[in-house]
Amino acid sequence: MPRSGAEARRRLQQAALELYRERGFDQTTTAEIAARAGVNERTFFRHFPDKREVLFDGEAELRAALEQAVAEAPEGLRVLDLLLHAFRAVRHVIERNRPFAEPRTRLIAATPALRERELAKGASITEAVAEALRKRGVPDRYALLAAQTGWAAFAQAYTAWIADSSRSLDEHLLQAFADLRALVTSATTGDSGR
Amino acid sequence: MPRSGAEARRRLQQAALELYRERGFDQTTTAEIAARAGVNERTFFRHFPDKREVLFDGEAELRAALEQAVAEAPEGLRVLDLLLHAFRAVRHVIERNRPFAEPRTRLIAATPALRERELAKGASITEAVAEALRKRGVPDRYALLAAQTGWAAFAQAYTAWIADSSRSLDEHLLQAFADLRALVTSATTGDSGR
DNA sequence: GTCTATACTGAGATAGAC
DNA sequence: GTCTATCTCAGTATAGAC
Repeated sequence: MPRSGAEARRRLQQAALELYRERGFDQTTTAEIAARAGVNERTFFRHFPDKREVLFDGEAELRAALEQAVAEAPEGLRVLDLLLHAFRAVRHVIERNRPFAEPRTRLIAATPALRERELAKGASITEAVAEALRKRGVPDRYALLAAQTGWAAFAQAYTAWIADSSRSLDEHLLQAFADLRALVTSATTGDSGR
Repeated sequence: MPRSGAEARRRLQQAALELYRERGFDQTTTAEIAARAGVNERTFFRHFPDKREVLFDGEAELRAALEQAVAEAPEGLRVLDLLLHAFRAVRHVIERNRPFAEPRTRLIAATPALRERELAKGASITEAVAEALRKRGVPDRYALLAAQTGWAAFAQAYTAWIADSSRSLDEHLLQAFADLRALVTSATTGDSGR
């Protein structure tokens, strides 16, 4: 059994996802996860601060990629176009683990404790994006609002992509940001959409 | 000792807010809260499912008020104007407990576990608002996006109101929704805002 | 790697409101 | 008497301290 650390970490994530799906998050103990991964229970908490965090490993990478993408986006764009550009630039970070994404997403949606953690991760990324916007000269008052609005559009695109993989994440992103613009500028109550 | 239930509940909330502020959320035990409220520890868990929930009692009321306000808003408005109308209609529900709001907000902002719960409450309200919009004929694709965008504007107004009570919540709402519109339609990178 | 505090659960007993 | 709020007792699992 390799002691490499990274290996154990991956096995813990795999075991946790399996067990949470098999018997539910609440009905799974950290001891069971550790046992299936072939490590001591204490090792679980050395790798992950709590039972939820084991499912949210990619967050730091996505946040860093987004911060960079915002910093490097072309000048002169409207703020939301800049954000669309940034999300498109990092789409490969998300597309990479599509096979994991679907079962994970369904599990999170069905488990309030995990949904809370997911929202916290989204808020954390959103704040980082807002800060990156400020560094580009976007006024304080707009920065957080823009980041949250853009994140909502991204979340819509992501959900649509999980449900319909016949179109690419990129296409779903373009659609969601177009929806957002239509929403603010023209959609009136009772419109049936396009 | 009154057996009324509602009395004990209020004392538990009061005691919890005090203790969380005095020594921090993590450093406060449910036994201490119960002791200060003059009830058994088990009674705490009868009123509140967990240690966080004791600070989020008003959520159901706000959600119900918003659902009704969305349902009763005038026809023919653009979706975001309808939401602005709805938020303005329920502002008294929020303004009512201003004295509580400030210390509570600071505590939540400083406590990750409470921040997570607050985000979950926001998501829950947002989904209810989205459903109310669908019932008014707003297309599925717009409903959740609109609700989330509107909620972000509301959150911005709320934060501004807590920080600057010299202007009313209503004024802050008008400002935040105006910012939102400016953001989508015109603000470009490097703009210094108005 | 061991030990411990405490958040939370469940079942059953008690006490007050009606 | 019923009904419901509360209390007592006995546990388990997470997470943190050492």
